[in-house]
Amino acid sequence: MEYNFGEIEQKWQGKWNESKAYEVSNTSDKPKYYVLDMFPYPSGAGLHVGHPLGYIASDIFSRYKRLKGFNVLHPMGYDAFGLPAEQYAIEHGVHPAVSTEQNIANFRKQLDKIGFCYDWDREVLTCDAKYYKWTQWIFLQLFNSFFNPVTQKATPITELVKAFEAEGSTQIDGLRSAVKSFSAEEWKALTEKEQQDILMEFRLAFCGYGEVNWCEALGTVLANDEVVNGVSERGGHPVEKKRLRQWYLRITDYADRLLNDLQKLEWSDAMKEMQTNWIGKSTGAEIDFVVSIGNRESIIASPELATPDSRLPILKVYTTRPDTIFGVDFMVVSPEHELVAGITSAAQQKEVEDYITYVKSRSERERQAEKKITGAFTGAYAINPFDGREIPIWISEYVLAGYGTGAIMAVPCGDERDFKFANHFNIPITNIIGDAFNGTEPNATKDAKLTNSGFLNGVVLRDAIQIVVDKLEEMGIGKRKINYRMRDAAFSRQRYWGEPFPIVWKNGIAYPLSESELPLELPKVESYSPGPDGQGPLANIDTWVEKDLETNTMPGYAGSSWYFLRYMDNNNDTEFASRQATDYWNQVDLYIGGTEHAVGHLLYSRLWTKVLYDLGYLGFDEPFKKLLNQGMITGSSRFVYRFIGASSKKQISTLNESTSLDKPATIFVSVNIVESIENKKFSLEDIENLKLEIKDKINSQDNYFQTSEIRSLEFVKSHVDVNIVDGVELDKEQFKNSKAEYANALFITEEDGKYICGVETEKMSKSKFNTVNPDDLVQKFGADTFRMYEMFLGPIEQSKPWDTKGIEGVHRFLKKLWRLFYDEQKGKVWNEAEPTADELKILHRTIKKIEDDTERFSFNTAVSAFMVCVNELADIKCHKRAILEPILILLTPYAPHIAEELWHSLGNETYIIDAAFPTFEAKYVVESSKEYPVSINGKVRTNLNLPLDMGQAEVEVAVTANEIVQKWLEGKAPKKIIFVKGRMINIVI
RNA sequence: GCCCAGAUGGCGGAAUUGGUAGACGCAGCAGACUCAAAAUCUGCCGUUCGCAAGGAUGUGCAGGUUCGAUUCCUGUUCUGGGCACCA
Repeated sequence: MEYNFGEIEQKWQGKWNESKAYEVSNTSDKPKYYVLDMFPYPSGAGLHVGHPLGYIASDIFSRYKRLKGFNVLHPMGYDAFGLPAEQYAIEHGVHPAVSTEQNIANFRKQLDKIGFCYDWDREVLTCDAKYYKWTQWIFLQLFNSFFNPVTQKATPITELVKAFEAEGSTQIDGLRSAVKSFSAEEWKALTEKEQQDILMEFRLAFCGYGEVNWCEALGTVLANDEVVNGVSERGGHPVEKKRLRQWYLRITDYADRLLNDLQKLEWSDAMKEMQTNWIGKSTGAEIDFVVSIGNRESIIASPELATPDSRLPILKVYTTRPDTIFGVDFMVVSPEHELVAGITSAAQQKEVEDYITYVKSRSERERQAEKKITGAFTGAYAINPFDGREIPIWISEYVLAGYGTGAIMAVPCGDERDFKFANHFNIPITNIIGDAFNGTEPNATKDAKLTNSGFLNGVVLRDAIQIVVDKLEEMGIGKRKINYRMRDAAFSRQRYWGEPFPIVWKNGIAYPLSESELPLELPKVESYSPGPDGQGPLANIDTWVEKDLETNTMPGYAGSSWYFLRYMDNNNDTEFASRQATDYWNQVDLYIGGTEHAVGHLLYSRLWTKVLYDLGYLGFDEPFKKLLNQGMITGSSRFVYRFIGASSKKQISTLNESTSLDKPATIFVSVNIVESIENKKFSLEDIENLKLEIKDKINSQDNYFQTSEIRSLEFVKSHVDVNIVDGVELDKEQFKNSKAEYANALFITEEDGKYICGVETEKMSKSKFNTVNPDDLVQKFGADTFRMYEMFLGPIEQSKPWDTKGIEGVHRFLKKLWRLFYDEQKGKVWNEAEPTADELKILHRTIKKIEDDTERFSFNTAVSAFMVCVNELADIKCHKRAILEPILILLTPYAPHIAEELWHSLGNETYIIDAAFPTFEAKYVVESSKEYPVSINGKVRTNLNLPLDMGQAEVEVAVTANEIVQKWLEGKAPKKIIFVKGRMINIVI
């Protein structure tokens, strides 16, 4: 009887499914455990081998916890709203709901083959109206709440209205620059629109204006991903910034809680650090500088820019280093800053305008990543309030409008970027830190003593911070300020395939729908194209617009911000989930997913959970207790290099012009040759020979064109399907058959005639032709082999390139395990004999190792421990049930099908998943002696077997008596003998 | 540019707390079984010097701490992920 994995896996998957072996109840005597995967976006490309990595890990842990006696919730669903489905709809006219459904069916088929223990009755689908009814409901909670500055909690906005009616604005004075103080009477006298505008400043979901990537030619807003070098990825049309009405979530109000509560979480330090940096809390000061000159006419023309007394504009900067105020040599203002037009002098007008035009075409990312120093002088000066010095005001792309006040004071002697800027534009540098600044590189120290700093001379920088801020506050031109790098989260998209907002607009006021009107269903549309003026496709629907409904839809992360709650009670029609269910399951105990969600999804989910907690709908305020980040399985891409350097071409006269004109030569050059040219390793002669070779090849391609001259050796690199490359060697025949345009390809190969491809490690993606489909592997080796191999690849948290080659080894292991139970000739070989001490030692060592490794998510070493165990049992020909049966239970999380099959072969009637995890007993593995490594000066020279209970004195005697040690000692006495019990011995000579 | 992570044989990786570097697997080499193949089994397998015994060297690179460093510290290079409308 041989290991027929195909039959076994199909049989048990069927039985588990029929008998609902993985159904989970919301009531149980057992302790609960919630294991969650980051649910997938069901893309049209299907599952690739990267997806299951985390799912297998979570499946192993779920099964392990169940064997350990827990009631385990392990659900799965789909993040089904998103841009790709909409894009597909625009291109192919297929409704996103249809393509999404097909993709989900495909995903499910693929997932099922791997044998996961999901409770599919709890499946959630974010694009299902039954689900997004509650997404809309939560949005209404956000809309109808504000962050109470006293309690630091989300509170119904009606409370704020009551406060305004009773005492005016006292509770919120100073919180929003757009809201001036008012009394209760003044509040009551305001129109409804004026009142609602004020309330909008406090709602947790609010409407405002923001800049987007606007592509006029496509008539749509583009994601940063879709913009490449300032033009649209599709079509290469110009993209510029456009101001649009947008919904936002007021996540900045929660910044402190999101930051502080990180310490409650069992997340990696790296992950916490990324969130901390994203929130970017800094303490510093806002300082007002008077602007002295510039375009005076324009200042007079816009008097609101000027302070009443000076009639001059004020430049407000944010700095974390007010102590360096005497070292300010210039100001940098973001090019879109409101002051720029007003302060620019006539002489600088053109330069500034040109610079702003340049910046408009640049993405935020490009602006920050730019190495080249760019900027323009406005012609205006700010006045240093302490010494009256005139400070030139510049604009530069690296200062972003959205952070701080959009203006910084630059101190070149203490800041790298300021220093480079000053050098580039020849701005004189003031040294305020004495010897700590050597003139060639800036020094950001806080420990030096100030010089050239007026009343601060001799004060240590660190101490000067308080002094300066106190003084600024006293003078009324500055104040302490806590700043966050994080901005409020943009929460609307001008798209079709997302949740509609339950909002009606009347006279410029947003009115929420009532709960009874939910779900507000996404209407059918004729076309998925954008609406007029940058509005979404919903603006094209007359019936929608007539009702004054909001035409934006929610972003992808709306549905994914709370899905983990819905799994707990997914069929509830009256609540998003009952309090009884959320109280029982509580936090997700283990959340497994990629680091790519470090700041987006994980931060939004934390926010939503906190708001629901504040409003009393949940009993916990952090969603994910423990987070495990699986590394990305990267694809190993292969490249071919096509020659494009033939500049002069001569048509073969017999060919029809129109067919031959644009057809380039299809000559591919092997990577080593391309690299030799690029690294200038080729001699002139080599290059001439290569040119001749290429010319000959081109002229031999009789269907194309001939050339008389090769001017330059240039190549275009393109992806080639990894499946037609053996290692790095291209299968030339398969390559020619892969695309019509390659049919006549010719190759410049290495000396041995092989065409070698370039190799790069990248994210796995269909467009890079580097995906590997799990179905083929499951078909060929079985789900158990596939599961164990994915785990065996390396540490779960590490990203690693996929390579199918090693899968045979894991498959051999399972076959070897099988042979402990069944022999091909003899059939059943397992027996009921009593185990020996050696056999028990192997068993209990394995129990300990598997338990420890599983607990610390070291699945790769667990797999190798199974291999070691089976190798040892095979070596001593152990076929005893007493040893093998517990090993099957250990193996269940990793290879559930083969474990179940053999478990039943041994005569068991129940599922193995309902067995109890074996208990480790230390008495079987105790050792009495140890083979100590003996080092001389840190280098191991010999081994010495000594009893484990031997102490330092006895060990020293034993060691110095050793022949090899004596040889190395050369008669000298050791200076010192270091003995670590149970570890090693080191002799220092 | 900024934030985070990683780097160990031909390859994936192991070394859990500073204590024998290379477990386990792949590939390769040699052999057994077989008419043959598959499957299976046995042995070898970092580099280098040496017939061998044995020695030297070796965890991206350069330093440092230590009796002892893949592990800790400083600097540096390269690779991967993220950077706010992909999910």
